[in-house]
Amino acid sequence: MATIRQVSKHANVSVATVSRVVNGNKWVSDSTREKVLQAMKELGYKPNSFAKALATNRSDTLGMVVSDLAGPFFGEMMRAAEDTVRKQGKHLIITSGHESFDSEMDAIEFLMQRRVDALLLHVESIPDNDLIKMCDEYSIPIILINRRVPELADNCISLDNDMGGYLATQHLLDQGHTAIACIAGPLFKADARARLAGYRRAIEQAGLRYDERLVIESDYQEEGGTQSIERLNRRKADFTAVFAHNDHMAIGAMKALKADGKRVPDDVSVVGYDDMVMARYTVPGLTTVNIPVAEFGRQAADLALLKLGDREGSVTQKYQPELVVRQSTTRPKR
Amino acid sequence: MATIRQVSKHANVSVATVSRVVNGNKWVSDSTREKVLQAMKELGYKPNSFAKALATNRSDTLGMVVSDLAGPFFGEMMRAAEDTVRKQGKHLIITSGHESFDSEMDAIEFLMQRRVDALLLHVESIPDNDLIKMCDEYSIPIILINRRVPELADNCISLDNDMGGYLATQHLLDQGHTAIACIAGPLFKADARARLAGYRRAIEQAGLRYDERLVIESDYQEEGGTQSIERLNRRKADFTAVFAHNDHMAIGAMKALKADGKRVPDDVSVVGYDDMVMARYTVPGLTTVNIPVAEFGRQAADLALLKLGDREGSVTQKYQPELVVRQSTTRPKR
DNA sequence: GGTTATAATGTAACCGGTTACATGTTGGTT
DNA sequence: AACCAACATGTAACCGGTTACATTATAACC
Repeated sequence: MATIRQVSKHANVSVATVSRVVNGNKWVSDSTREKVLQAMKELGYKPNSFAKALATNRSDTLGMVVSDLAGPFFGEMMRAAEDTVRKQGKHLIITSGHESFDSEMDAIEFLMQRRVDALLLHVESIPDNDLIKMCDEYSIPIILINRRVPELADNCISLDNDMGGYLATQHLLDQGHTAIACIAGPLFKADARARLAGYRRAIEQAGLRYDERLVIESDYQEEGGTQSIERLNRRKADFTAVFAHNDHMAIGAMKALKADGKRVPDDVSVVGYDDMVMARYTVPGLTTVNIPVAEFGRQAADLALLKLGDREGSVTQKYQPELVVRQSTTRPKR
Repeated sequence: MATIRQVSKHANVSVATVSRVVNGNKWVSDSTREKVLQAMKELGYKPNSFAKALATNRSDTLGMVVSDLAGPFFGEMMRAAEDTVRKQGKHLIITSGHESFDSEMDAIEFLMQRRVDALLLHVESIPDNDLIKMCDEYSIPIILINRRVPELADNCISLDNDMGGYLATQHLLDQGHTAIACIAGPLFKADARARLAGYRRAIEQAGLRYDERLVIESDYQEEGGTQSIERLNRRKADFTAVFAHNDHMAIGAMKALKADGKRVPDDVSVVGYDDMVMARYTVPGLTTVNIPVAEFGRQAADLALLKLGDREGSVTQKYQPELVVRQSTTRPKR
C-alpha cells in the first residue's frame, strides 16, 4: 500500500504538499494539486489512519459499548448513533459488553487503546462509582445511555422510567381497573425501581392503596412473566389487569393467563413496556410503553459531538416515553 | 496519558525493556519485570494502539460490514462474529453499509484506512466484479457472507438458497398441495433467484408444470406481500398454498388473505423464509425456513482467522437451511 | 586465564503521517 | 532599485510504539 512519501516522489513534490492536498489546505496551486491527485489515484493511495491518529492525537472515531450486539433495542440505537456520527465525517466503533463487569471494562479498555475521541456507554454492570472515577481519569467526553448518575447528570441520556410506569398504570386506572398487578424487573436495576415508583405513584394518586401482594419481582425474561402469574395465583391475589415491566414478561404473562383459561383482555388486561417489534404481532396486540430507542442513539452521539466542539446547540437529555395502545387492554368486565 | 518512554524513565530501564515486558518477551529478568510493571501501574500506562499498529503493520482487528446495524438477522451475526474474534484476542470493528453502493464502498474504505487485518463483508449492492477486483488489490483476506461468487468460492460463506426454496415447496407438495403460488424477492438479487429455482425444481420434480402466473416478483417488504396477494387475485390465479421468499412478505400475505376472508391454514397454507423472531408470534405461527445466522457470523470470522494463520482446521462454507414447521401450513381442504 | 555460550539490557532506525518553520517566488509600491 | 506582502513549496522534528543489532554481564568449560 502506497505511502505519502511514495506519492510525493511520484508527483515530484514534498510530503508536506501531499499532506496539504489530502487535508484540503488552501496553500496549494491548482496545477500542483492536480499533479498530486493524479499521483494518488495512480498509486491507489489511502492515508494510514494510524499514522494520522498518532501524529494528531485524534482518531475522529467515537466508541460505543452496548450490552449486546443482538436484540432490536440495541440495533436501532447503534444505527441512529452511527448515522449521526457519520454525518460529521467521523466514525463509530461498537463493542459488546456482554452484560458482565469484566467484559464491559474490557470493551472500554479496548476503545481507550484505540484512543477514541469520546465514549458512548450503555453499560449495566459497572457501578456508578467506577463510572465517576473513569470520567475523572479519562480526559474525553463519556456519555451514559439509559442511565442516570446524579454526579454525572450532564453526561446522561436517560428515559423517564417513572413516567413510563405512571403512564401504563394510569391507562389501566382510566379504564376502570382498581386491582392492578405489577410484574417488576429485578429491583437492583434502577429502571425497574423507577417503573415501580411510577406504578405506585399512579395507584396512590388515584386514592387506592399500594398493595405489596400484587407486586412480583421478576427477571425481565418471558419465562419469568409466566412464573409471576403462577406466583400471583398461589398468593390468591385478585386482579383484573397486569402491568409488566417489559414486553417479554408481558408475553409470558399472557401465555400463563391463557393457560389458566383467562382471556386477554376480556378477563385480564395486560400492559408491557419497551414496544419491541413482536408487540405488534402478539394476539391480542400488546399495549405497551414506547422507548424512543433511536433517539437515544442519536442524542448520545450528538451530546458527545457537542462536547467535542464539533456541533453547536443543545441536546435534550431526558425523554418522555409514550403509551402505545393496542388490543390487550380494555375496561374490566366485572 | 503516559508513554512508553515515560515508563522507561520511571523504571530506569530502556524502552526496549518496557516493550518486552508489555509483550511478554522472555528476555527480561524477574526483578526488572517487577520494576517495570510497578512503573506501568503507577503511571496508568496504556499502550497506544496506533503506534503499535503503525510499527507492526498489524491492527489485530477485523472489519465487518453489514447492510444494517438493526434487525435481528445482523444482530445475531455480529454477536457470533465478535465472540469468535475476541476469543482469539482480536477485535471487531463493525460498520454499516446502508444497502447502497456508495455507502458500502465508504464503509470498506474506512476499514481499510484502519488497516484491519481482514474484512468480513455482508454487502448486497457491490457487484461481483468490484469484489473480485478488491480481493486482488487488497492483500488481506476478504470473506463474503451470504453470497456466492464463483471466482471467490474460497472466500464465501453462503446458504444453499436453492435448497431452502426446494424444502419449503416440497413441504407443501408433501401435504398434497398442487397449486402453490410463489411471492419472490427482487430477482436482481441472487438469493431470490436461487429460492425461486429451488421452488421450480421441486414443482417440476413432482411432475407438475411450472406456472408463471403463480409467481410474483416483489420487494421483501410486508406491504409487498400484501400487494402480491392482490395481484394474484386480479390474475384470477387459483392456489391453495403460498411460498413467500421471506417472513415479512409472508406476514403481509397472511394479512391480505385474512382480509379476503380466507383462513390460514385451512383455506391457504403459507410458508415464509428466514425464521425471524416474529414468526413465532404471528397467529397462526408461521412455518418458515431457518437460516443459521449465528453460524454465518462465527464461520466467517473463523475463516478469516484461518486465512490469517491464527487458527488451524477447516471451515464449512455452505450451509443447509432447515424447515421450521409451525401452524400456518396444513393439507389442502379441497 | 582465555574462550565461548547464554542471558539481560540498551541504542537507534523505522513505521507513515502532521506541522512549525524556513525558504523561494512573484508582483506591486514607493 | 529596494522593499514588502502574499502565495507556494520544502525540510525535518515529532507522535509512541517495535525490533534488529550492539553491548555488557554472568557462568561454564578447557
